[in-house]
Amino acid sequence: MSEEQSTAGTPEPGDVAAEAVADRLRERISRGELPPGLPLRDAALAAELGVSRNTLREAVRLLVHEGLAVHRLYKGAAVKRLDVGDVHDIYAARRCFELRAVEESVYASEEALAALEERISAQEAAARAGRWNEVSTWSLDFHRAVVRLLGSRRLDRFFDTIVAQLRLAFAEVPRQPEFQMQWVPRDREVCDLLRTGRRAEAAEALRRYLDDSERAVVDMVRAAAARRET
Amino acid sequence: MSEEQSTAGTPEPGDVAAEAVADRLRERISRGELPPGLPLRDAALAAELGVSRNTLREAVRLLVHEGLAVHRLYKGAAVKRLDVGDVHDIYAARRCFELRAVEESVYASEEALAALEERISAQEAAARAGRWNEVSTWSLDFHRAVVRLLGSRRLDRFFDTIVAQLRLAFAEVPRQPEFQMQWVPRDREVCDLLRTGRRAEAAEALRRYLDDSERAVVDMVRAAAARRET
DNA sequence: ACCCCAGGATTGTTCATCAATCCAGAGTTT
DNA sequence: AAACTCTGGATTGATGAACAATCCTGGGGT
Repeated sequence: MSEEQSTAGTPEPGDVAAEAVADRLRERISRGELPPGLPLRDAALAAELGVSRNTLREAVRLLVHEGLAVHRLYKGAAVKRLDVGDVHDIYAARRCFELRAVEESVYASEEALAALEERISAQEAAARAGRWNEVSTWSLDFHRAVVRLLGSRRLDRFFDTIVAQLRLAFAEVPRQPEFQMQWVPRDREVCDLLRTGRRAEAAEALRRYLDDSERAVVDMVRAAAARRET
Repeated sequence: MSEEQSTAGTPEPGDVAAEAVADRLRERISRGELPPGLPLRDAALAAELGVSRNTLREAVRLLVHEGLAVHRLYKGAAVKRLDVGDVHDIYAARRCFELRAVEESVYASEEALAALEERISAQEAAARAGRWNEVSTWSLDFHRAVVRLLGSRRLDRFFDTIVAQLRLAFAEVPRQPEFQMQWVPRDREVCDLLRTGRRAEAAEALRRYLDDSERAVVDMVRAAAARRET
């Protein structure tokens, strides 16, 4: 009855309500609009999104399945809060995907490589313009394009869930432009090595990138936990 | 009306109905009890499993999310039927996981390697005893143990969904003991090379295994499609 | 300060209902 | 007889209301 669901007016032909709702919630979580730890009260959310409680609960269950929310019996769901173990786990998965993709990039098509360059250019442009959240989005998009070199839809979709979970770490700390800044040339380096066919060097650069990035994200998670203590 | 739901009496403390139902359906699909292509009519299934239509629909949506079922608007869900493209996709993912796991096995713990041997022994024992479906189960379990070397829960869970999808191919063709037979020594070879630390050779053996296995599964899918034509 | 517990709030699940869509089969046309 | 159309039942997609189980907060008693 609320007039809110006008936004829901994306008919998404062939799509069903629960998945459309899941998409919208996923989007909000990724933006940090629904921060980690926030309880997802179904009555309230259902009203807000203009769907029934049943439909909303289906959507939330999908998010739990994807690792974006956690669920405890009779306590409901809440946006997932990453711990250090999760970060290690996530980066183990990233190494598996991305390093393999780089090593196997011999079979990569010309368009696939062009897609890499495109994302790096966009990232650099956003950095020059000072649009920092766009920077991290393009960076993650670059890494998705890397994984796409492997040529498996299933891997791509799984990597999407990994990326979404990674964003949970960013959602807990205040935005720091100079922090985003440092990764731009690192992505560029990997991209150039890849495009010139120097696979071993690209893999090595990417490995260093992932190691450093993992440390940074662990620090973010620790900082968020410390902040929560106080 | 049926007294069937007595089987549902696994309270699974802390678990919720939808996920318990999803587990049971997943199990049935993997056994081939619900063969590929079978429509999942919610009213009927809900009655059979002793849950409400709503709960069943949530469970089915999870299966769709996992790739075990497909969904078309106003036509409901049906058990997924693999095509050749799916098989290639699945094996691309397997190569990514398993080959990387073998290459990184330097960091593997002693127990993890012991787990490999355990599964191969069980597989061989089952083969000698002529329990053929057990053979394929132990084989897949061996490959799961390989992936576990990477040390990422998330990867393990994703690989589980890949394995479940792979079983869809087996569910469509009649059981052929001599077919299962041929893979036993191949798994053994990979296991021994791994345990003696010859990683490069293990990777090569595994690569050949995956290539041959992929061809075999593609043939199975093609045969199933041909059989359906007639 | 500590314990107890009552009752409201939230969750988990079911049920009944309704519109939209599909589908098989009866009837019609050629 | 083959092709076409239409209709009534079945199924799906989604909703809202119900109810038991559990949680949680805050008041009362010690």
